[in-house]
Amino acid sequence: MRISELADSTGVSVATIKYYVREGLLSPGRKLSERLADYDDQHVRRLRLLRVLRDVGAVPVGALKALVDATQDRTASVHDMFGKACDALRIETTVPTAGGDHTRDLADRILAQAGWTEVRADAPERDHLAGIIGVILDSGLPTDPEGAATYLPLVDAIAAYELDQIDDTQDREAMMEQMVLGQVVLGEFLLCLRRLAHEHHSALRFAERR
Amino acid sequence: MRISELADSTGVSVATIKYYVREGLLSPGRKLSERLADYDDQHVRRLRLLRVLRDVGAVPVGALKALVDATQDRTASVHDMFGKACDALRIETTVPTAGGDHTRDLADRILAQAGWTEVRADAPERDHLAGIIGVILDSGLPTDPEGAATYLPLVDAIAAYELDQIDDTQDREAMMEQMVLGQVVLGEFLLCLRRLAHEHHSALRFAERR
DNA sequence: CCTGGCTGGATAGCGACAGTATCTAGTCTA
DNA sequence: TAGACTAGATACTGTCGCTATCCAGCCAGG
Repeated sequence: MRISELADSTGVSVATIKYYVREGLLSPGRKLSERLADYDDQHVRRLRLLRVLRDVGAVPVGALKALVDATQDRTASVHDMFGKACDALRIETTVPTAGGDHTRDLADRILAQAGWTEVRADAPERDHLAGIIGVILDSGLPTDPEGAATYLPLVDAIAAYELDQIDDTQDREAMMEQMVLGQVVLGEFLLCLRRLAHEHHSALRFAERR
Repeated sequence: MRISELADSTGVSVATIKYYVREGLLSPGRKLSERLADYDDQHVRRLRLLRVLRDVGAVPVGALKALVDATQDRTASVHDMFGKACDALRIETTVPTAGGDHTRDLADRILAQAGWTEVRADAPERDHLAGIIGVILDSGLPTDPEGAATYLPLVDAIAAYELDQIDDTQDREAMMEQMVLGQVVLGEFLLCLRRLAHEHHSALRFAERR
C-alpha cells in the first residue's frame, strides 16, 4: 500500500502521516526503492489507534511516543509495559505539590486501604495522587474523612472489570492496544456517564430551586 | 486590595490577572480612581478556583468563561446552572459521529437502564455519549454486551455520593464552586485511582509474563 | 513639591503544540 | 516520455495561554 492509500483508508492526511513517522509514532514503510515505500495493515491499525487516542482522549503526541516506545521494548514484562502506559497517559497536569510529606502519606494509606499492594513503590502516579489530595484538602471541597472509602471499592470494581476484558491470548502489541484504548476511551466513557449521572441527581435535588 | 497584592496572595502574575479580567473570567476591581481599583476576597477566591481548574483539570479558558457566565445568570435554577457547568466541562473532544442514529439509540437505552430520567432530552452530553459508544464499537475493544450494566450502578453511586456532599445552605456561587471543583478535581482523583487500580490488577495478572 | 514606583487599559509578542505546505530530486506507470 | 506520485527535509501556519511593553495618570515618601 502506498502512502496515499494509507491516507485515504484512515482519513489522515499524507502530511500528517509523514509528521507521525518523523515523530516516531509510526514506522517508515518498507522501502521498495529510493522514492517508494510500502505500508501494510499494521500501519492502518496503528494510525487508527493514534487518531482515536488524540481525538477522544486528547493524548499529546509526546505521550503517544512514550506509548510506542513502551510497546517496542521487548525485554519488559507485559505488566511493566502496562505500567509505562499508565505513566504516559497521566496527562501532566501541574499539581503544585502542596502538603509535602503529609499528603504523600495519605496517598500511601489510600493505596493500602484499597488493597492495591502491587503498585510500584516509585510509581509517579503516587505523587500525582498526593498532589490531588493536597488540592482537595485546601480547596474547601466538602469531603468527609471517609470519602475515599466510598470511592475505593467502586474504582476497584471498575478497574478489575476492565482488566478482565483484556484478551491475553493475543500478542504484546494487541494487548497494549487494548490496555491503552481501555484507559483512554473507557475513561472518557466513565467521565461522560458520571456527568450524566450528576445531571440526573442534581435535577432530583435542585430543579426549580433558584 | 490592589492588584499587586491580589497577585501576591494567589501566586498569579499581574499580567495574567489583567488577561483574565479582559476575558471576563474575573470582574474588574471596584474603581477608586482612574488608575486604581480595589480587589477583595471574592477576587482571591475566584482566582484560586480558576487556577485549580486550569492546573488540575486543564480546563480551557473559554470553558471557564462559560462557567462564569452560567453562574452570573440569576434567572436560571440551580439545576440549570449545574447543567451548563456539565456542558462547559466536557472538554470538546472531536468524537467523529460514527454510527449515527444507532449509537444515539444505544446511548438513550443506557440512560434508561441507569434510571437517569432527569437528563435533559437535548443535553449535548447525550451526543457525546453516542459518539464514544461509536468509537468503542468500532475500535475493536473487547466489550461484552453487558458492559454498561457493570458500570452504571458504580457510576451512579459515585455521582450520587458527590452530589450528596454539596452543601445547599450556601449561596449560588458557592454551590457552583463546589459542583465545578467536584467535577474537575474529583474527576481527576477518580481517574488517578483507576490508573493505580489498573496497575495493581495488571500486576496480579501479568507480572513476569513476557 | 517632586520623583519614582505602581496602576488600568491597550496592544504586541512569545513559546509550545500539532499539524500543513513547499521544495527537491527521484521514480512509476499509463 | 510526460504527468502524477513519493521520501525526506525544511519552513510555515494557526491556536492557546499567557507575557511584555507602552502610555498616561495617580499616589506616597522624602
